[in-house]
Amino acid sequence: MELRIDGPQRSDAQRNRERILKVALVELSHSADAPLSAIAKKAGVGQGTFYRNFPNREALILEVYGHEVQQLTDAAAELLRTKAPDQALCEWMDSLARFAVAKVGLADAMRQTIGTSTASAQPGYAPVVAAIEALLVANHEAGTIRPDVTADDFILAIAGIWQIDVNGDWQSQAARLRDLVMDGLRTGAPGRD
Amino acid sequence: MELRIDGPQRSDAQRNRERILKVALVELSHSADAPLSAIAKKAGVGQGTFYRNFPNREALILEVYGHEVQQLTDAAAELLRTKAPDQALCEWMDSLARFAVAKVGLADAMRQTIGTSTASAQPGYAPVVAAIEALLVANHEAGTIRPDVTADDFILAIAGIWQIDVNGDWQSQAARLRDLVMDGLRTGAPGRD
DNA sequence: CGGACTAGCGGACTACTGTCCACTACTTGG
DNA sequence: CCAAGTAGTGGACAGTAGTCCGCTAGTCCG
Repeated sequence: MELRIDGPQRSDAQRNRERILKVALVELSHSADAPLSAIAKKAGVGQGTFYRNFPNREALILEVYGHEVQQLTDAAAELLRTKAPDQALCEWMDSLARFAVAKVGLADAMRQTIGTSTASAQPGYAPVVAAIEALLVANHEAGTIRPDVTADDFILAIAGIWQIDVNGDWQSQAARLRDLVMDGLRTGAPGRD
Repeated sequence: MELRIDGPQRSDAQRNRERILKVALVELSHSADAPLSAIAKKAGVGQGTFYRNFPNREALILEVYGHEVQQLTDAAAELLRTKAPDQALCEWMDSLARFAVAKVGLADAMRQTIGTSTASAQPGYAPVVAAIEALLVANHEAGTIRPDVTADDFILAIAGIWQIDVNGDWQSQAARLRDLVMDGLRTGAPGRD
């Protein structure tokens, strides 16, 4: 039986899903690589129920951090309202880096997610892409970055963010990556002609 | 018992290691996610022996492709001899992209390896870092790229290479990433003053 | 209310990774 | 050549991801 895509769920199913998410947040905060089976057990559901809701660890993590992701995408909109487009893009990359470092286990999930053709299918990932696209469009209109950059290009260019080690001076590493990418993006921008 | 680091191995140990590598090459070519236990079995060694030689899948893959990695690092030296430094760097990134796409499973291994603090400890990875450093040094001397870029920065900047999907038009994706990174690297180069 | 329909459940099961340790057999000194 | 010591073996074992399917119990229609 397939999970219903969006139609009304049975009441118990809805409860189960939420219970899993609640338990997962606690368990994953406690230890990023908590066994999924343990989460299922603590949530009081069987393996089958668990995996029908979250086909793999990445899917779970993306949903668990869904709220924080929301804040991140909101931040993009806010930055666009209050700052120059290129400044907004630059600062958003900083937020993203902080996010990547702060949410233990999320970076691994992102590494898995990016580049798979099913990436955009991941709920919780699509909003991020949308935020990136908004940032890029604003910059294109302002002529602050090269015209041919797509969201995919950008995601690939900042893939390194998900590789940064929390130990070590991640701040400067992230800043250097950000500067490099920004300079690359700015090269060939029509606004500079 | 620890595996001897470099001293003379017992003759049978040497044979085992080579047999594993030979079998692994065949099996991994056949299917990139062949079970390690199956490789051990086909090589006629126990799990213990297998894992003492290759602590995890990534280590095995890195060694299996060791020969090809050698060619890649050789190519860097050759390019440096025959081309302008920035041209060499650019073309080497192309080689790297082709490499990433061609060797199924290698990209996954690299994603795992990069960013771990033990990265340079991986035999078979260190030569790549050395090659990158050589390319960067040549460019620094020629003043063709910004002076502050380290090998780590570069590796982070091209992390996207290991995310590129073999399906889809990886060629143009790689080219766009390469151009973006190259432009980023060139920005602020002293030679441009 | 009650029965039929089926979405959804849950846990047994398979497959794989990686660890551990009692044993085997290569080596070396006498 | 033999014996002692130990490098190295190998497979049993433990733990986890993910699948499968018979059963349970919400839901809905009469």
